[in-house]
Amino acid sequence: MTRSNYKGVPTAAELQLLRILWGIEPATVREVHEKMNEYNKVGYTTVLKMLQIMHEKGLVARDESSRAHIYKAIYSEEQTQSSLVKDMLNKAFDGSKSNLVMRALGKSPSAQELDEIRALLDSLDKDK
Amino acid sequence: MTRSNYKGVPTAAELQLLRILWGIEPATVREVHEKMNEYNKVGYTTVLKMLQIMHEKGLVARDESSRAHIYKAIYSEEQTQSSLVKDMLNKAFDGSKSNLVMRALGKSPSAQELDEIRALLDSLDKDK
DNA sequence: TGAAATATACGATGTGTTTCGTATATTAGA
DNA sequence: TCTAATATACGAAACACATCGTATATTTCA
Repeated sequence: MTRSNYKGVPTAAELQLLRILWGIEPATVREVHEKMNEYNKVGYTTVLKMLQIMHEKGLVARDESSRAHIYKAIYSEEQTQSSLVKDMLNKAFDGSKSNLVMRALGKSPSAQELDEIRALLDSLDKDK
Repeated sequence: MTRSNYKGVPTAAELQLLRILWGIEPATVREVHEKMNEYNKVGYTTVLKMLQIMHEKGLVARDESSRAHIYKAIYSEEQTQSSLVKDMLNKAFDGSKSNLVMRALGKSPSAQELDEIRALLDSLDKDK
């Protein structure tokens, strides 16, 4: 199977690996696998295979110059989060950002959360 | 296959059907299929099968008292959106709502979006 | 009343995801 | 040096998702 023209957002398992990678990259399969097993027991070759597929999909870069290949994410956590949100916005919110924010906050957001978001809105205003 | 202990969020195709259902429910397979084909050409039995599976999963209710079964969503659009957001919050944002809001707004939200969200924050304050 | 229309049930296929075992190559150390 | 450790590659299994064809039952109406 070729995956050179893959588009789309990372799957759940891929995202779990990416989050580990963002924390420790650049990293070998061994390092990712060790970190992975702190949260989720899974075999070494599973992590290897996933990273290989993610490489085929263009989700991670691979340095093959030493025997143990060294991986890093191609897209930052921020970029990936943006892609995921945009995808959800289209699929479930008809593109309405304020509706998404409403669902994210729910019925009883904490005062801290409200403060953080107000600060965010203010900083966006200042940009103009 | 039984799906009585299914948990989790609807898939992309399921969500598309749910969005149609929320608009016209209660509805027969025929009605859902017709609406579906305004957006996405897909066979009648595909829609039927999907609704059957969604019924097994507990995503839709089915009235079988007439020959043409009548379907409606079990969870409202609001409830489903909340589930989806919570799922994404856990999988990609470490639970941080303000980070999610930040990614949703992106670099250049419109003035209208900002206004809507400010109004939302104000209304949440008033509840206290 | 019998053929056409319309309904559900069921099985099957193609694809993608997630998992791992085995084969094989390379490196390191006793 | 030669065995143990460690690496990647590859294939395949188990599963879920998405799609549809065919079988069969029921209803409608000319």
